[in-house]
Amino acid sequence: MEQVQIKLPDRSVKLLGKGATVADLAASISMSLKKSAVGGKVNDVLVDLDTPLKENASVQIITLDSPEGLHLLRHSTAHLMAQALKRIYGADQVSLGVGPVTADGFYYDIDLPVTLSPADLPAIERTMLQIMQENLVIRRQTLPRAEAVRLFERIGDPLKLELIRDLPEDAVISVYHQGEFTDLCRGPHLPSTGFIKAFKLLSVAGAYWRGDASNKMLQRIYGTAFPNVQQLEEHLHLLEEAKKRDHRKLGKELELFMFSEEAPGMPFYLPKGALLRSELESYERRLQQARGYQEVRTPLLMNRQLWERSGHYDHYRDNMYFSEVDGVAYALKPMNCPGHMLIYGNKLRSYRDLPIRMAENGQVHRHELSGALNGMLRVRTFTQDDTHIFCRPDQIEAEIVGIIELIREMYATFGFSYNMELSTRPDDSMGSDELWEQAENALKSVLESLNIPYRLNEGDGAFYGPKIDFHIQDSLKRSWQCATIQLDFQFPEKFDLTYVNESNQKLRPVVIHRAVYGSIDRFIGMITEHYGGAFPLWLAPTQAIVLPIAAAHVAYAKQVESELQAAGIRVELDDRSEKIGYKIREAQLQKIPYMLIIGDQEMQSGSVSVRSRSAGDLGTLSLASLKERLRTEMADKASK
RNA sequence: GCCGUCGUAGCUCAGCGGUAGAGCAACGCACUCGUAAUGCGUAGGUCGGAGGUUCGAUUCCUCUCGACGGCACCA
Repeated sequence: MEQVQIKLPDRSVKLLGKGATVADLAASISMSLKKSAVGGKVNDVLVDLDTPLKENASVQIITLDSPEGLHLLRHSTAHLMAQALKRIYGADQVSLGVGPVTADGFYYDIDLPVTLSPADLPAIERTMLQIMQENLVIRRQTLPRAEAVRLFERIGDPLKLELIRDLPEDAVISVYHQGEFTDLCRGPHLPSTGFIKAFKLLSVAGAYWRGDASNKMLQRIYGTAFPNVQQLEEHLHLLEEAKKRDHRKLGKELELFMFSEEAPGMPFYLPKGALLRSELESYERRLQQARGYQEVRTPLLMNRQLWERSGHYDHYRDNMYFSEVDGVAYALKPMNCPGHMLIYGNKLRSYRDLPIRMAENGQVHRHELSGALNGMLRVRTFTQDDTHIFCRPDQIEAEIVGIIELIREMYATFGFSYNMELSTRPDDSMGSDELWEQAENALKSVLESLNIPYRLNEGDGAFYGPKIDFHIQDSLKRSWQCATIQLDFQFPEKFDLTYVNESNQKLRPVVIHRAVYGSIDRFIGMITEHYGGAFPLWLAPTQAIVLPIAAAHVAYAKQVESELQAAGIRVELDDRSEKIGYKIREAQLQKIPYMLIIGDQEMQSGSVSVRSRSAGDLGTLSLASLKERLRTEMADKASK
């Protein structure tokens, strides 16, 4: 019999009869592998376990505990759910869209006359469980296009027919069968439904067919699956933990900010949130002063003509707020740039003045769709730490390098890791091809000269220029776009900005837009979740709280409070007649970094007993050494 | 904007055709206390808003506002 050579990941080679399957290969390696194998990877392509090995190849056996195995598991669980839906609601009622695997689960988009609610999920899960126990064999079948069309016409699934119609002419069309259920699918899948051990349906949502808002809205069911119940429980626990860190919940509990029906999507800062925010602002302000930035301030409301001139009216109108006063049309600024252009144009500029680094923490208004709003992370008014650098073309690189260094320093303070993306010209943009190419090349060359790895985001730039974005990974491993560096040759043209060079010629400056926090409001939402509300000392709205044990200690406690206040520490006093355990509990829940407990001993020795929110009882410190400790910790922002 | 879910005391939630209830917080009193909840008492709500059905609506229906989960959007 003819044989094939199979190379295994450990570089050993197995000889198998031609036509032996991946399962046979697993069995030839070991009994345990035979049992745990769920699929294979042939020359790096994921395949079913019963795939025959027809020629020499390198093959890896896939088990459930690998990322590929998990992928198979979730993919098959999506099918399991689809089958359950057809059983419950009738095969002719359920039309299946797509059912892919996501980062931590799966979903299936379906068209169904009845609307599903979360209350329906347990019943679907029960039917899934049943099919799982039936341990139906999952079988792949490839078939010619015409036959596939006939099959899904018979099944009566218009969505699948549409998918088939759009497959390339030469595509191999495959379907998977399990029991009475058949689904169009590229695969691969688990050998049988019995391999599924632990799954959970999480939510239902609407989703446009093929992601296009002009298409019908389908119902999407999200779920997840794991190799075993324990891992599933862990994952569900993680979701619970993430909920506890939700900035909307923490913002309420810690009294940082609030929202009101009177201004949807527009945050109100409570005293503690305002403090946090001003700490963030002054931190950046200090760094910028050291780098030659100048702070300015521009109006929120400006004549509509300005926005027509800047191009915002053409390109950004749908997101802007308008107003009319005395028959004059005004617009609330959605960006700070035009205001800064006016300031630049306010006087004659010499080449000696450049670069001019014009900074403003400018509040902008953007009308976001109601469904897009999300706490502080997506709002309708926010403040950008916005800077426009006006420079000569030969200064571009150095300026961008300077900005990248600033961003790196600031992000290191928060312990964020990030990756960078370069976004190029979008469809709806202004300016000539030459200028765009020049701008895109300039950004590319800086990234390359600094040896920075980046992802290319074609067509995702601003309408006036390409940009480099920084995407932060927070402690929950979610990604946020914050810092941005945008190169712009358009606004200088639009606003006829010039500088005079050494030979008395008027030349165009280049504008670099940049933000580090991006939206300060969003940044606050992010760090609230990143720190779980336990802000480092320099950011903590209340840094220390004085807790007298009994009424007799209140006078001394007040003295401690005012001394710390005088030393520039944000301190509170809890002089209610409550037990010390109660006061500590409250302070702990408010995540106040230091609790200063005062009783007879402390009063006599002129000291405080220090309790840290994270490390517990730190013992007794003199007031002087406490102040020193706090000062040191505040100065070293990066520490906890 | 679209699909779905939800809006009841400051907060977290129960009630769901016969005009509202708990815990915590608040306030008062007592306790004067040593590292995550002392006890007792008091007060607090046009049940998001507007219509409608009904003898009667917090409860059912319609519209509307807002929030949440997604989709689409994200200059």
